Amino acid sequence: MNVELDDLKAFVKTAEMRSFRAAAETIHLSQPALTRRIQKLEATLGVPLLERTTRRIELTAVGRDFLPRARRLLDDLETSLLTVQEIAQRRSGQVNIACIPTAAYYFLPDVISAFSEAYPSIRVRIVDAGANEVLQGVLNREVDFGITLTGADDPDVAFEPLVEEPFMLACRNDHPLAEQEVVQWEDLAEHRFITVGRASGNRLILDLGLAKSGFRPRWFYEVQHLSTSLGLVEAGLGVAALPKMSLPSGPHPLIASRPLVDPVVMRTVGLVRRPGARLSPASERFHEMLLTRWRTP
Amino acid sequence: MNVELDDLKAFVKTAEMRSFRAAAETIHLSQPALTRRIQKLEATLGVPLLERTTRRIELTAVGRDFLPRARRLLDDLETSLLTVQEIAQRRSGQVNIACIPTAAYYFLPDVISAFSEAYPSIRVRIVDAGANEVLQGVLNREVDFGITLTGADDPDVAFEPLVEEPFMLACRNDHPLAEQEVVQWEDLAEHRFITVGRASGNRLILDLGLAKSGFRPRWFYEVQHLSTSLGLVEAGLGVAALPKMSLPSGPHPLIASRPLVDPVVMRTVGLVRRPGARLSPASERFHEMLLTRWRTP
DNA sequence: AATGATTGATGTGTTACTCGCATGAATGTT
DNA sequence: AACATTCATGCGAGTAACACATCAATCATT
Repeated sequence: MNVELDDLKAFVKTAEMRSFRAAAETIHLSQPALTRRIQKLEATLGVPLLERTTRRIELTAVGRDFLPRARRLLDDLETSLLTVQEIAQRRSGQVNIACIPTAAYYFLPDVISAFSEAYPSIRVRIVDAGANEVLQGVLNREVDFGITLTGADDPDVAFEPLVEEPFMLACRNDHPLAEQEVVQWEDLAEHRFITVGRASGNRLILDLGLAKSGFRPRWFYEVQHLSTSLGLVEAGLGVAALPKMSLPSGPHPLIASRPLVDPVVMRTVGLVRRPGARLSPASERFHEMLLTRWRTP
Repeated sequence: MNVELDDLKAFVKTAEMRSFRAAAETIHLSQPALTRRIQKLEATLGVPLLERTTRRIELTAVGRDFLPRARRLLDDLETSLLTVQEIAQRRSGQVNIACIPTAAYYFLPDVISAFSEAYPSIRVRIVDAGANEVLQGVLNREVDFGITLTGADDPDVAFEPLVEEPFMLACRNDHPLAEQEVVQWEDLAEHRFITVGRASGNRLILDLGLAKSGFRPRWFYEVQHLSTSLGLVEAGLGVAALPKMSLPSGPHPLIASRPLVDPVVMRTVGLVRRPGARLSPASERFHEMLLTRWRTP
């Protein structure tokens, strides 16, 4: 049934204006072209919709039935198209990313500053989540891309490394281990160790890294987030192994950082996105800026 | 916004089948032609709807939003087109006319018989109504055309006369007036006269016809329909002036008919239709058959 | 890792369709 | 009867949509 939207528009406008000539003018068509459109619609339907002479136009019974339906169809289409374009525009005016907390404050501030300076009207929405949640968010297209750990990846996403860093010891300045320049993992055996839960990507990496050495630290405290670990260390409740980027970078009144060796456990943080994902230009640009600023050479 | 229905169909089918090639085959298009349609839709909306590689097709976020809307639009259009065609087909399979009662049984039986023999599947629907209702029915397109009186016409309808006939006296066989071969209107003055209401077309014609003679019958009974008049005459309650076609055509055990003169009041019954009205072929044919069978030479 | 089958995208030429212009016939109005 | 205006038709021009040929990309298989 080869009906076209322009046919419906011609019919609706003609029925409303009661004039082929006037309707044609309104929709920027010549009168013969409009007449042909109406004739084509009537031929396709197999029934006249309008009764007309050179001086008078009226709807047929079928035309009267069809007119509100045609109007509704055209209205619904216009609404749909406008809605879709609004969604698209809203999406293209916003960057959505998911990020593990330890990386958010390390990677993003500089790049966000530069990005917002270049694109003042583009908003950046950061979903702060664990490594697995970041991955799910990307897979489910809830966000454009993510910043997460190597271990938490998936065959259906592409990983682009940004930074590789070691886990280090975090303890209070007045802790006995703070007197050593370098701490070995086995040195921790005699101290209360604060760890993160099994669901954490960091925990997975640590477990895998330590498996080779035969040493298994005895966890005394288990928390959900690394940032809570740091809080407990500061409170003097124990020591923790934390990624370097989550530690204070300079001298700290309470917290000391020491290299953890034998083994040195490394983690890689990078960008994950779905291959072939068509990001908005803004998201593509932000993604590029992150790579440019942070990519490991 | 130059979106076309074929664009929507291409998009919906491709999203459902997850294959350009397969979708193209289904809607009888080549794969490049379908690809171009999808590209045109995406260009018009200014946003991609599908992410695709040569081996994998998925909806974008905007595409996922748009797909149910596009489906609904196409479904609504198809429903509308089928409904319109069904109405048109039903109308073209049926003749609808309105007819004053006195004429229905006089004009229609023969023509209906001939018509139904020629067109066995076409149904004929007769709306039995007063002269004014017949006219309204035609003007409001509730019926295709009507059979009514001259007096009940309108500048917007065309009248084609079928039969011109006189009003005659109807009385019981044993009534004194039955003894006269011809009755004059003034003879009715001494007898109870049964008339029809002022809303009746017949009443209007009678009033106008008698106005010239100066004689005004004194109504003793007033009824709504002529057929009721005949019933009261038969019951011996009085006499009535009725159109010839509504009287028994041969000898009747109870009812006598006599010419009414001085004046002779005539009425014309004919077809009314809207000029330029596009009737279905069946209605046109029936209309023609009525004219052929009954038209006054 | 190499190879092959398959698919979406692009270039190109052809065809069909839509358009505007010119004009005719019909229709109300004066 | 004459005139102005409108809908319908004939016709030529231009454009859009199509299929075909082909390329590049992508997975699956070996």
